Amino acid sequence: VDKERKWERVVFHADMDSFFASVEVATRPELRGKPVIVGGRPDGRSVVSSPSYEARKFGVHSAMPTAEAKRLCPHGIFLPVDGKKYGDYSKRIHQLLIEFTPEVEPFSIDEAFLELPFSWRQREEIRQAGESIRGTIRKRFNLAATIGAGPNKMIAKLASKAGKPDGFKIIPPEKVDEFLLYLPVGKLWGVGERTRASLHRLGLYQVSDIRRLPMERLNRLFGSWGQSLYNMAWGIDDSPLHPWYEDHDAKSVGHEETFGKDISDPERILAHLMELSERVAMRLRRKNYQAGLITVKRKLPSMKLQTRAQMLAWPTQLEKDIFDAAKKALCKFPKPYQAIRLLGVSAGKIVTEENDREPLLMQPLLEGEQELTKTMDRMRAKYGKEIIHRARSRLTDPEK
DNA sequence: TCTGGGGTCCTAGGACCC
DNA sequence: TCTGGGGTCCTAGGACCC
Repeated sequence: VDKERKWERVVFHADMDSFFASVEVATRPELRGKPVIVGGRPDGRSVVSSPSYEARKFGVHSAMPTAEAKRLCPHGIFLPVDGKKYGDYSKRIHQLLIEFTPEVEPFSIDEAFLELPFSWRQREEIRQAGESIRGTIRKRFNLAATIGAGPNKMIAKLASKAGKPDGFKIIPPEKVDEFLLYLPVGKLWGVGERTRASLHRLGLYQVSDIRRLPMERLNRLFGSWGQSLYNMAWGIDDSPLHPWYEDHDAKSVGHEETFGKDISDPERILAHLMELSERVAMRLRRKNYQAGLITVKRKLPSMKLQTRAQMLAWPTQLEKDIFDAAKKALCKFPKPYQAIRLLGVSAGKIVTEENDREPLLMQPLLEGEQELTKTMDRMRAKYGKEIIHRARSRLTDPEK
């Protein structure tokens, strides 16, 4: 029989199972078997980041408001998000994957793609490689990972989703069609709620329905997205692996904060703006990035999101410059100091080299800020991040 | 006391230039 | 003597992902 659609590439997608919750269980064994819910406070304006599988049984899922999770699972163990801890685990897990093959693309805090050497194409080699990776992750970190294997990244990612939890699913080239045809369109990469709804309106519910449409029709309906839909429906994905050693720079760096209660006092809004500017600036300096554009985001009590941007005279990594630009951007909003539930500051147009810092607008560079910032950074390195702040940022909370 | 925080990419409309 | 056209950049908003 002709099963000769051969493996041309072997791609793995490794995806940690309820990563944040599992890390908490791994560091606190008494939590094992309990409904752990990592996210914001259950009494605050927040959502679930990562529920353990025990919590999922109650209907809790990520992105659900924590207040709702509390109703569904009143005895759940609610833990705050410990980003640093998960980041450390993530780095060590990515390191471990690199021990298997250098062709690793860290894709998110809890996911990575791997491309196996071309010679490893036998069914048994693929199976052993996957089980070996899963076993090592379990042994070294006491964490469960699911691996999906396929002839390209898209199929590997769909396979890991289908294999969850704690599984290993291989979709060989000759099984791709069988796997894709009855897949609901909403499972495809990049098809969220809105796109799924428009696909449904067109009578397209499963991948096989998309296949019935010619590429031109999809292009007309969805623009450049149509091409991706067409390719995904037919299992086509030529996107290469972007290995870790070709590390790429971020395009933007931002922070945002949702307040426990809406705020409208101008002094407090500016204080939060300064605090967010400080945090953005510190991260820029740690990576030695310079930003040329500052964007301020706010969310009104109605949940409406708005953004305003301000170009900088020169790319900068100084909080004074970032705050000044953020304040200018803020003042572009209608009623800049009306009540808001969220405020965010983001730095974009990032450059990395000193010699890219050509003037963007005509404006004098502030003397003294460089020296002041260096001194503040030295103090923070010696005594900790909280040792010194801009006075303005201390007014965020009347208590402070 | 429903609806986070960190990102990326795409698009439509307007400004601006030649 | 009604109001070109093409290209590019910027802005704001929105969809999506984990």
